Amino acid sequence: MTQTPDLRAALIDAGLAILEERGLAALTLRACAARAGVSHAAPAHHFAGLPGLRAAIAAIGFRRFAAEMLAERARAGEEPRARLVAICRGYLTFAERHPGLFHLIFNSSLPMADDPELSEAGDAAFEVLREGCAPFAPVGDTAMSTEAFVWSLIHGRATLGLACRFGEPEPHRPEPPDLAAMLGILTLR
Amino acid sequence: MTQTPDLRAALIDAGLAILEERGLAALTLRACAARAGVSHAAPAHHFAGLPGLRAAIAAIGFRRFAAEMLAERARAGEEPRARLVAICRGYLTFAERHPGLFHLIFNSSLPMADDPELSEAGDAAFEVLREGCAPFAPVGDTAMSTEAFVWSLIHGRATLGLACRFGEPEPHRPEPPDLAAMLGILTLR
DNA sequence: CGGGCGTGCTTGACACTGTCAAGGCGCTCG
DNA sequence: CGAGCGCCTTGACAGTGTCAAGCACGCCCG
Repeated sequence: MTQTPDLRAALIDAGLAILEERGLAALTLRACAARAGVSHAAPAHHFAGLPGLRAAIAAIGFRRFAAEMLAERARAGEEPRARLVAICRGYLTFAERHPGLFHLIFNSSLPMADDPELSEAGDAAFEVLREGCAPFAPVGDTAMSTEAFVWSLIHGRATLGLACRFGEPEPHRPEPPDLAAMLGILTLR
Repeated sequence: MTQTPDLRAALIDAGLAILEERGLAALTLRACAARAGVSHAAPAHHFAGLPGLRAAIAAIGFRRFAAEMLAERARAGEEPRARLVAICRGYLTFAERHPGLFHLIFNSSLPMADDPELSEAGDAAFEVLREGCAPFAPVGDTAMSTEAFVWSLIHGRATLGLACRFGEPEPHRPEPPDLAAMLGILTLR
């Protein structure tokens, strides 16, 4: 390649590739620069240091995350429970298939407040889950919000699934069908 | 201090202090060494590099984590639901009060398999939760285990609480009482 | 048409990290 | 008394993020 038309986008692409191939720890300013074929300090001119690069990549990650949930939902028909189950399946699928991105997004202490683009992407992803929960009544006796309940449940499942500490030694498919059981306790409004 | 009686323990203490004061990113071989008053390479002789030091500290963390849950349980009387709610309160309290340790334990890709001491400490902590779940029936229609459900729920709540992304702007106490609501759906066997 | 000048990237340096090799000190045991 | 070994130090190296300085190209304006 003779010239880089948009180095910023190229650096983000390089970062996404590194994240998929070698995980969050390998996501480095210099590694992105090398993969994009530029000098080691080039990324600093497009992002505010490493935190900025991570924030930019995380914003893309949130968009892909939301897209995964929406794609599952689109195949689920119109029934509210089937839609919510599909959304949660998308949540878990994304975490399993893109562990690097998932880690970056959720437990790498992103500067959400400082980056409007990032926080908007995060809100958009959350909105998918929220919308899926809307048809259901609050859970339990008090007025705990349904989305807080479902989000905690599914996020815990995804996180612990990545940490690989779920009872059994694993048949490599840690049984996603428990989704229906998990959400079976919800009742429509 | 004239001499270090047990440098290994001193290094772990230094690491715990750094973790509390400055978080997981500041937990460094050299920082621990400096805090313990020894040369920068001393930790490498007591632990297998940085992963080894983190594993040793994480093992202590798991023990404290279990102790926190047990302490709450001890104040809860004998009723099974009150005991489980107390255990979960201990889980959340630990995550809130020791975010550095919690991060180290759960999302820093610990080498669980390589370290018997570490994995035993982790199992012991899990056992507290498991025992608290034993009196309850599986949730939902299928045979999803109660502890997987409760663990996912409470771990997701703790993790998302740390990531500070729960709806409201926060009155600094993100309302732990929803615990009773969360667990209200469980039924005794 | 030409000169200033600013954006975008490079180069080079610095402090910091983990890791390793070599060495020294002191204790214990033969 | 001397040899050996455990524990720690010293020094070096590659890698990291970050910053200052500088180069080079293209644009604008006279």
